[in-house]
Amino acid sequence: MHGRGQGRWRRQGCSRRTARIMEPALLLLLQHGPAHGYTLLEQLGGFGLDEVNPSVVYRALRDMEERGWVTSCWDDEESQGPPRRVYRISPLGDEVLAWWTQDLVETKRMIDCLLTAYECRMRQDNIDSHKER
Amino acid sequence: MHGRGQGRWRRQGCSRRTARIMEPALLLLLQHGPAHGYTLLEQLGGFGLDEVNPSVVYRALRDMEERGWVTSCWDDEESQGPPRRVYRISPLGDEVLAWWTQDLVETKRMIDCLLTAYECRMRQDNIDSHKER
DNA sequence: CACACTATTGTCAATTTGTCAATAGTCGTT
DNA sequence: AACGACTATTGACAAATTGACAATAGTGTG
Repeated sequence: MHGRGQGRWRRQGCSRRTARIMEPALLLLLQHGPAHGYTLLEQLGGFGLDEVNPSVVYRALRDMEERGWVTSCWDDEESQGPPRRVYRISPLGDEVLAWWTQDLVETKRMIDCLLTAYECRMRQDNIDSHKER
Repeated sequence: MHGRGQGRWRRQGCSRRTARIMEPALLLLLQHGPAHGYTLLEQLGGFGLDEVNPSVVYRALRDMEERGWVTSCWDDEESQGPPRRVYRISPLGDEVLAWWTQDLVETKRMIDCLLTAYECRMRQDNIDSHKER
């Protein structure tokens, strides 16, 4: 039994959706201006990405830096807590965001395609069950 | 360097999107009527899911069967090739599809949220660069 | 100094994915 | 009847990805 799946779609739920959305969301937030990881973490909620594990966000930021989408340096100004890293979007990051936006448009198109087909099916089923009586 | 990412968004591209779309797409296709894996594989292209590896589709079908979303049995009628498995959607599968549809609506909302913010930013940038002159 | 809060990093098992090969039946050709 | 082309499905594995939790570290409060 199990070994794969078994309630996966309930427990994990939106993991893959998150992955697909979080990085463009971070880039978009950074396009608004430089920011700390912690701030970004909080702002993600605005895109419906609440309850993301901090590790996941920080890891994403570091990965994006490795890929050259963002740059970072330690913040000079001190504030309550340890030194904070400031992230900035790079020109490459701008490009990636533009590309990614297109990708999201494409994804949206696919979803619309599915939803339309589903609603169409439901309507048909209603008509059919009406005829049966 | 690398170890993670490094061109990931180019090479793999839409893997996570695929995962998020393929299973509901399969369920939807099966709601239309029983079908063979091979047929479904071809029909997925209609939802923009061309170039999905056959293994991936067959594996998804088997997983869905394990979870009870679909049932399968060998086809009686012979056709050019080895015996084929016929998949049928189960009542549970109907429910899952309904739930998943809601999930897709939610995903779409998040994407819209992002795209709106992005377009808004682009418009603003245009205005700004216009003022500069 | 103990504690709560802000911030960031490191690690690891478990899951998921893509890929490639293996199996297997049918049909047409040589 | 051996061969290759096409239809179908399955198996197995390395690599990538994820979530969860612990570790580190500075600052302010009582």
